[in-house]
Amino acid sequence: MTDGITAPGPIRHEVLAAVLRVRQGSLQVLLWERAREPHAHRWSLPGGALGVGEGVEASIRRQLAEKVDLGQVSHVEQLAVFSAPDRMPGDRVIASAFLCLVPEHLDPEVPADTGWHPVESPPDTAFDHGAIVLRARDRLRAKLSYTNIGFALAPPEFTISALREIYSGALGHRVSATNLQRVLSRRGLLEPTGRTTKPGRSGGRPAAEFRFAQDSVAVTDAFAVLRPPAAPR
Amino acid sequence: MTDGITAPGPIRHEVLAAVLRVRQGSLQVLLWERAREPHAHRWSLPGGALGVGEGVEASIRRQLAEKVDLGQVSHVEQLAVFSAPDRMPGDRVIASAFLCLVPEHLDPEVPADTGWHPVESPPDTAFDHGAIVLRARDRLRAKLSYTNIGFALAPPEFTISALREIYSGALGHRVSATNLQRVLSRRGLLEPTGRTTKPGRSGGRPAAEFRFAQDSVAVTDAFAVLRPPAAPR
DNA sequence: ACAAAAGTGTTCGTTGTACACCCATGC
DNA sequence: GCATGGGTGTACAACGAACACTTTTGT
Repeated sequence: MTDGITAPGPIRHEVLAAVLRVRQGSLQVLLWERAREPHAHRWSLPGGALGVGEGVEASIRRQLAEKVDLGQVSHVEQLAVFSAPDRMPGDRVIASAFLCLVPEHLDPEVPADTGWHPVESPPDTAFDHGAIVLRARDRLRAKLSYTNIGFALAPPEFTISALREIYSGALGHRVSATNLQRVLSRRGLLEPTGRTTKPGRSGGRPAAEFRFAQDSVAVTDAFAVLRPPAAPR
Repeated sequence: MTDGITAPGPIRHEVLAAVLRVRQGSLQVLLWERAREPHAHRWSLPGGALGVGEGVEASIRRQLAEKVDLGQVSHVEQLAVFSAPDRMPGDRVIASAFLCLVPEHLDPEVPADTGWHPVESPPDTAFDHGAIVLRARDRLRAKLSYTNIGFALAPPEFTISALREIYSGALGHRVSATNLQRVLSRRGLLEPTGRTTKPGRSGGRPAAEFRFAQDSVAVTDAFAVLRPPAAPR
């Protein structure tokens, strides 16, 4: 059982991040072009080997800090372990994959060989990284619906139509500003800053500015069904 | 093997399973009493070292088959990676944790030093295994609400009140048979077998028998909110 | 006849969507 | 004034919870 753990071969452990952001209404992922074999010139996720005294989340945060300023990553969460024996040629490598988010207003410096690519039509990906990106995308989409995770994609302050653009890009379909407003307000996720933004040259009513009430992820709509019976009163 | 203090060797990888079932309306987890140090006499999750040519899911299935007949495990899913450097004394060990379910009608043979314990009041647990059990419990509870995962806890055929007992035990609160029926039927998860069960000695109307329409896990209630706009017709 | 258990019908509140309408600004 | 974009009000349908009521059995 847990006694007698032996690792007969050199199993290595790496951490990988699917770093997502929304720009111009489209969901993008940060990819890095491999220079060397295997899979040279294919695009892969940022990450690397796990350090000895390091937990997986600390490791991915550290490794991202070497490319993206850590403060610019607004959310980090475990996605899954990818462990197929043949997922990489050569040595056995197990990957802990993460979903990371960058807010829309930030533009972290990234090395020359890395760039942002649309999640819906990514370039040739290395190893199983394409599957990881899809998992990240699906996880984000699901969580937009029942958590406040939108805060991690949005700038600190925003108008509803700017937020609509972000949600729309992340979800991959049109979102109504009216209903987005209502849903998020009803759940108490939004609070007005009190200020408004000036309309553009084409006129229009000035838009009210909002911010997210909380800046850490929380489940806002647990148990749609089969919830505990109401307390008698 | 070398369970004592050793020089910082290679990072090892283990797989652990929180195997859950419902019995007599209470959610139970399979735990094993450690014979040796560290954490002797504390209770730990079944699992063990990852084999060389083995993916993590294959590994946990194999290791469970050594204790529980594999056919009796009705569902296996990844929970998370536990990787805190000090999660176990001695060597560095990273754990991939799984949620596994056993249906109510099966009673797999387990070794003498393992047993089923109530999730709500578990005995002293070893290492971080207590936290893993809680994660498993929460994941199960959440998924009961938006997937058909109940099939993995229920026998192949059942009455609504038997199913109510199972859901109630797993969720930890009273569930109304009326509404459970309605919710699961509306989603198309239940189909009648056509047969009924005889009432007990105290009388009562015979209960109709049902089965789950699908025996693999599927999301049945995706996107409570922010769903794509209705297709025009 | 009565109790017990199962199942159905109905009401209610809440939620989310759709859509019409009003508001504030630039030109 | 009028176009434009922002915001609110309202109608509607779907869903789930609660509960009353009916159905079918055993004693």
